[in-house]
Amino acid sequence: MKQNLKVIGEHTNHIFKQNTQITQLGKSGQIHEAVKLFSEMTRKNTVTYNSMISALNKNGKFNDARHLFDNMPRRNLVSWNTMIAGYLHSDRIDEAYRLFVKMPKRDRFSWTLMISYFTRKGELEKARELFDLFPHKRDVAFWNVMIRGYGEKGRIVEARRLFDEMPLRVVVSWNLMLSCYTRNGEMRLGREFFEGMALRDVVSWNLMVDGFIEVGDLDSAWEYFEKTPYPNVVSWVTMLCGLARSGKILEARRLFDQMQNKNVVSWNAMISAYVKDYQIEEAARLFSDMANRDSFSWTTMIDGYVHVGRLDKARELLNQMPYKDIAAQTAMLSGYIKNKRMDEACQVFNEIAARDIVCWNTMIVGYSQMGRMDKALDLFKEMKDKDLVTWNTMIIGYAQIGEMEEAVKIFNGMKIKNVVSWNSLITGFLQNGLSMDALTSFKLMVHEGITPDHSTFACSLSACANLAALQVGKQMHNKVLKSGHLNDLFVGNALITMYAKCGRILCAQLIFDDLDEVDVISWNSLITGYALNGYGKQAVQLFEQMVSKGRAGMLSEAFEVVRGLKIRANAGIWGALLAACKTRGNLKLGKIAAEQLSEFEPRKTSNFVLLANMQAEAGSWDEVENTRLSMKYTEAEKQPGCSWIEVRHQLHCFQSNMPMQPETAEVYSNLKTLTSQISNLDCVSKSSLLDNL
DNA sequence: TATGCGTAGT
Repeated sequence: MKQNLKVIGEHTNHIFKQNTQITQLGKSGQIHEAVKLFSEMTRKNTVTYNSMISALNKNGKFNDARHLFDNMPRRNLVSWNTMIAGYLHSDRIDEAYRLFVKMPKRDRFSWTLMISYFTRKGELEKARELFDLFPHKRDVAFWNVMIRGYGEKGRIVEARRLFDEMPLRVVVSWNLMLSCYTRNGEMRLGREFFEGMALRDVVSWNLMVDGFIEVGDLDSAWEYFEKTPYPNVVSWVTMLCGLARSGKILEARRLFDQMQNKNVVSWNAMISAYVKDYQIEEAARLFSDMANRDSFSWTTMIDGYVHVGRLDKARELLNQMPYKDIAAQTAMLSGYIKNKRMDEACQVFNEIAARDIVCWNTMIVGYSQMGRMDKALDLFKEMKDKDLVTWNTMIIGYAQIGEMEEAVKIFNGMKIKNVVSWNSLITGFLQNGLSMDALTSFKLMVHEGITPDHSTFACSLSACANLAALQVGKQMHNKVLKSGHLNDLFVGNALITMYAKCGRILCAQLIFDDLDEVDVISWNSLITGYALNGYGKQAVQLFEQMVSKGRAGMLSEAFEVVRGLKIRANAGIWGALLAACKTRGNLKLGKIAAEQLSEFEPRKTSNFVLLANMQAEAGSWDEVENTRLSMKYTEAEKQPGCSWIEVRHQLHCFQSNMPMQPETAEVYSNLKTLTSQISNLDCVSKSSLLDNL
């Protein structure tokens, strides 16, 4: 009898050990080893099955997990919960919920699992529904999970309402409420709440420090950090990261050196600070000094090498990494893809045991951005669980290589579409010169009840511009006004272009004037608009206005405008640029402007003088000499302004200070009449425009 | 409460 008990005890002990091993193997991504062990086990208990299900779930093998779940001899509560967790992890909410409903008994864990899943996904209404349905007394964890959910969605008011309703609050509840404020940049309210907190611990202080860092108020962060009664390692790391993020890497290092109890995270944070500052050698030094590295340390270094373009070094590290986790592998993968080294990317991709959906998508995006839709399609077909990103990427990929039929096929194959799917289709039509189809899609989209976003409007307005479809464009403008996207730069710029291309340059000007901020594209659109509508003079004036604005860097942006200008830049534009370069002392751009200008006005002395002066101010005396020489060489001299016109096959030349000719008086008189007519026209269209708005 | 990676549309 004793002997038998001993044997049973040993068996139990053995099974227990093997079960634990399965769990461990599953966690470290060694799923094949786990399966092997499982199939070799002669005695299994319910925990064995549960461990195996969990291991399969953790490695993305949800169907195998379900199969095992359906065929296991006896299921307990943990089996159900494990399977539900797997479904939730793979976003199969419906199946998870079906199991949740079907399970014979639910414990607190099952409920919290479902509720916290919904709060994490930001689907708070569903979470709230379950929360309200919970049949027993809700413990404090339920409330906390809801508050966290509201906080993460920025719904502070609802979080606060729930917080105020709570029958019992522990310090975690107080901190969660505080984090709603600090995580959403509401530091004024946060501070107020913090002052009134009934329960406070070091976490509360850390949250305040982190919150201030997040809004860029480093002084207040430092103040709270110094005031923290018993700072822990998190306090130090938070402050260290704050300093690093504001580029104060020396101060961060000083803090790091002062730390008494450094842990892995402190080291990782410091390494990450160096990596973000492109100081890869210093990061490597710290990395090699570390006693205990974790997967964060490895990933940070691998990513660091990727970002300085040393892919081979990154790969070397990945090979050395003891337990490769998905983050490190993904860093390597995206490094290869960004450098278009697809063969090596493929290799890494194949090495990843627990490939998640993003890994697949990353590969597909890589191929599609290279125009390799054949390869993208292979992966797309191979993929079991596709999400919206997968489908949308395929649409975009086909559109970019001009295969709109394929793009439409993919689009039509989608069961669920979101606004990005529609935008991708509309953009595709637009890019392939099918503006009419773009507008039709817009109508369909609205008809199907999808709310257009700023991107939809920007694209569809471009389509209107291409078609010079003023009426549709106006209707869309109206929709933009109602949608609240008017102040979006992309939409604003598209509106400017639309009105300009439809010949309503004054409307374009009004849109431009109303924008809160403008960028190069806005200027470009407006200037091009004036030029297209025959207002050359205004275009040049506007351009001068643009280069004379205060902002540093505007000068190079102005050059970008000229380069991107749909019309060929003329002497006026280059002259304005040259003058602006002189004012700002930008010799480099000045030379380019002068060079261009010499093509239009090879003999205009003032251009040469301006350039020579700039060179002199910069102390480049050799260049001054060269400019003077080339001025002589081209015999630059003051040339009178001159203009030609062809009338009935005869060329007429007008020159300023030209002696009176018989027609001259008549010409001037006609010109005066025309000018006044044009300015009257301007007034008319402006006032009728105002009436319309 | 702190550290690492990655996917779609202008």
